[in-house]
Amino acid sequence: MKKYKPGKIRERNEEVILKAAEQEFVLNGFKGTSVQAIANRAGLPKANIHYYFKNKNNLYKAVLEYITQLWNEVLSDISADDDPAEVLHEFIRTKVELSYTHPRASKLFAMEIIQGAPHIREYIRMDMRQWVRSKTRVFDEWIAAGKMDPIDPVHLIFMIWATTQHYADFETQVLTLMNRAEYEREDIEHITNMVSHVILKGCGLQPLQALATSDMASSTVTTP
Amino acid sequence: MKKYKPGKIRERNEEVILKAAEQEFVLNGFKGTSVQAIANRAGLPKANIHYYFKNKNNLYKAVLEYITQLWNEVLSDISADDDPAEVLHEFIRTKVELSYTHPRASKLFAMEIIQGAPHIREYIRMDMRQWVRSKTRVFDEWIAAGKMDPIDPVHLIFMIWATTQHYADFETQVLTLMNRAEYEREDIEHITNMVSHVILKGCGLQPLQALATSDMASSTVTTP
DNA sequence: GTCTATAATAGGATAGAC
DNA sequence: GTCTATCCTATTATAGAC
Repeated sequence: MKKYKPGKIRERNEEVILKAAEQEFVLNGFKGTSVQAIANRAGLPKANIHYYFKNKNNLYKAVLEYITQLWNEVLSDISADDDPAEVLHEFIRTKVELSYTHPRASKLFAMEIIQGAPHIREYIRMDMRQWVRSKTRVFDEWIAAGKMDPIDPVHLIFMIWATTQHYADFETQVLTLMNRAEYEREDIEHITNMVSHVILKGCGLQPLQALATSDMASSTVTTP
Repeated sequence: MKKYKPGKIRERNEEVILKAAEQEFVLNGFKGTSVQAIANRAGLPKANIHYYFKNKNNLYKAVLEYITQLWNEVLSDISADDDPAEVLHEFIRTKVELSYTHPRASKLFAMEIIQGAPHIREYIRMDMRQWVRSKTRVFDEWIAAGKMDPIDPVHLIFMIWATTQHYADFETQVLTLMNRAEYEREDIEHITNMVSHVILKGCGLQPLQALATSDMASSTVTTP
């Protein structure tokens, strides 16, 4: 996509700008974000942003492109021979992990879709739909073979996306309700196990994790 | 909250403005929305918006207040004597219905939280937390009585919120992937049944709906 | 490659005529 | 109660000095 040879300085600055832009776009949306605010956060003069990315629209698209690359790597190749329980668990584990490691990417993507996906319509219509179709085809074979309950595969994918991304997108709400400052490693494992257990069992599969009462008990909300 | 006697004109205009504001705020976020854009959509001159709501911040808060009232009515009173399966099903049914009838309210609320909930921090910390605590207390009793699996009640609530609101917030993505223009009544029932089935069964409860294969089969994604 | 200065426009808010 | 005209600030983007 880039036509010029990226030098060392350019490479480093572009990365700094992209990171700053991602944060500002999450905080204030595309329209609500000023190039000045991005420049301040990046520690560069405003004109440099325009020098590297031409205009705000280009910069936003660059950030989104970076994010969609992340999403594309999830559950890349599965087949009907694989074990449904293991695949679904791995799907859930990866998505919870992404919510933990890249919360801002998830948030920005969510905002873009909430606002009607004006910049990534085509990505959804082509790449994403292709991804969904390739997975549902496998799910359908599992159902036909009686390996799992006849849960509509498309909605099953929606359910897993929704549940796992919730911990990134609604981070503020989740943490506030749990009276916590931030997620920790053990929270992520707890969430993975809980979500995996409910969904696998809900699909008529054998859950991979036993429910440890200490792990699952409602000690999550502490009285202030 | 209002100090003046609301006349007929005022009442009608305020409603028109609130509706227009909700749409614009969803499309462009708080910062990205101009009072001019709201005025245009409402079919009123810009100065009238300021006349009725003083400033943009007040207007935004009024929209959010209207939305939180909707949310407060969900699952208002339950007790340990109630049947877990029925309560959870009703919870899911109501939330899916709200996603269908008030998608913009859900979207705006989601955006506010994604951006760090700067305007509704206190609402979450007080009202919402109180609501969650009153529900988890009942769930805990069910678990203690062996009526359902020991699923962490707080995360169970998150899971139901996430799954049901997804159909409002990510409407664009869901519809695009399903190659549909908009939801229909039967979609809503299909979604309710599917989500309810997986979650109830996943919690060790008897699902209320039998899985109709015709209902659950993967005919959702049509080839273009 | 970097930054200051500036043009051109759009924004929130208000005064004051009707 | 309604709306036009206007003030002032912030915004995107660029020109041009370094």
